[in-house]
Amino acid sequence: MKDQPGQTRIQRKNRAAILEAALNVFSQHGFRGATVDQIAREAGLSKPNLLYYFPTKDAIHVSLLSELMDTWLDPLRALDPNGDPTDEVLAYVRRKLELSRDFPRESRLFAQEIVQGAPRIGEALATDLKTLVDDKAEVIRAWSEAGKIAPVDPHHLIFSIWSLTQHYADFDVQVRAVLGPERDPFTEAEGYLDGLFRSMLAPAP
Amino acid sequence: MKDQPGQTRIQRKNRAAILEAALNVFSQHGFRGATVDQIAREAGLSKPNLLYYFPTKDAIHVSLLSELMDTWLDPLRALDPNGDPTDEVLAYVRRKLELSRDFPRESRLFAQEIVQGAPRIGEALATDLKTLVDDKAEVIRAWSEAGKIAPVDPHHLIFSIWSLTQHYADFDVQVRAVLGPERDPFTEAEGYLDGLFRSMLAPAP
DNA sequence: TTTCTTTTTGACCAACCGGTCAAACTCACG
DNA sequence: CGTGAGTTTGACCGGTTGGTCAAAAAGAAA
Repeated sequence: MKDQPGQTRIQRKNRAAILEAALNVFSQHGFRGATVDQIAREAGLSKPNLLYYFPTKDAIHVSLLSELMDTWLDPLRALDPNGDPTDEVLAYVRRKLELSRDFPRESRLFAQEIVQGAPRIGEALATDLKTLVDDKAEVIRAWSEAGKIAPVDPHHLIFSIWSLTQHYADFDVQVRAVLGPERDPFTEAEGYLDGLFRSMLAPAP
Repeated sequence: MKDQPGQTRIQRKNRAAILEAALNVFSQHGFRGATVDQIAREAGLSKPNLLYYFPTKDAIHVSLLSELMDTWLDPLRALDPNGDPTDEVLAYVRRKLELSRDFPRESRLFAQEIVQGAPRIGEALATDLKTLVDDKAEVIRAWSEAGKIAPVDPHHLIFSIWSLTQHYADFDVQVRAVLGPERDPFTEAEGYLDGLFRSMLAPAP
């Protein structure tokens, strides 16, 4: 009954606890701002015990980021070239907004890495990410060309989807401070973003 | 010929050099990630010499942030209730994008502070910022009501302007990695964002 | 139980950090 | 020039940090 080869029950449990704790601390204080001791305490372990599972603080961070990259791009991968153009884009926006709502710590972790110049995942941006985006941009370009959606730059369209959805996770404090305690940012954002992209993508009559 | 009272020529020069260096380091590594030594070296001073001008590392950071807040909100303050609605909003977008292009370090400094929960300027968000935004949101709401622009939530409209323009500064590495070295993000963004907001704000016929 | 492996920990270390301080140096100005 | 205020620095300090290590404790298998 060994799920992962070479992984004991205790190893699985502790590794998961460490990554969960590290996500909390890293996303709130950044890499340098986080201390191994803090992560260990939050994971219910002693510092040397944590270093038994991950060789360095860096290794934890890299492990989090690489695991994150995949799930973060899943919604874009799901964009179906054979679906209805407007529906596909709007569904992508919705899925991306849900990701921001349900995984804000992951979003902030990613944001901090990029803002600081992507020192740890810069390579993946110019290869894996660019490949995927170029691929989907071509799909969108074809939709534009066929008159199914308004003519827009596909790359900037994707940027604007990232920007608008992640904003509600990354700048959560600011958004809530401005809206006040009575309003729910994510619920409102869903309707607003739907309207925004719908009007921009509406093909010329 | 004393510009600032109680400030010698050397004081002015060194204070400016320190703030300039601190902006570089803080925006790239965050508060905790920056070291006083690093800022001092980049400013061409020794560490104790730097501490002669600013009592603590924290004081430098606060000085930067408070100076930034003002200039950062100037474009929104300039939104004229008596101007043409569409022109005013589009001009705001353009000014905000220029700010991102010309002061990307400032944008990233601000972004890091917010992402980390705004521990140093959180108070100002719920007071000064909210007041200004609520004020301008009311102007926009009136424009919508009068049928001069399409009906949109004014607060989220402002959020989307912040989000879309700052994205090109804060996520510069990612944007350039995806677009490739031949394309210029900011030039393209100007046209794209103009089209985006124009189509969203176009009043129903 | 015994034996072997996996897990946990207290003590420790070298490097680094923000900040202090007294002494030395530099500069403007009479 | 002299003199006093403004400026710079090397040496230093207490606390923190990422990481090591040997040895103890806990599990697993027989």
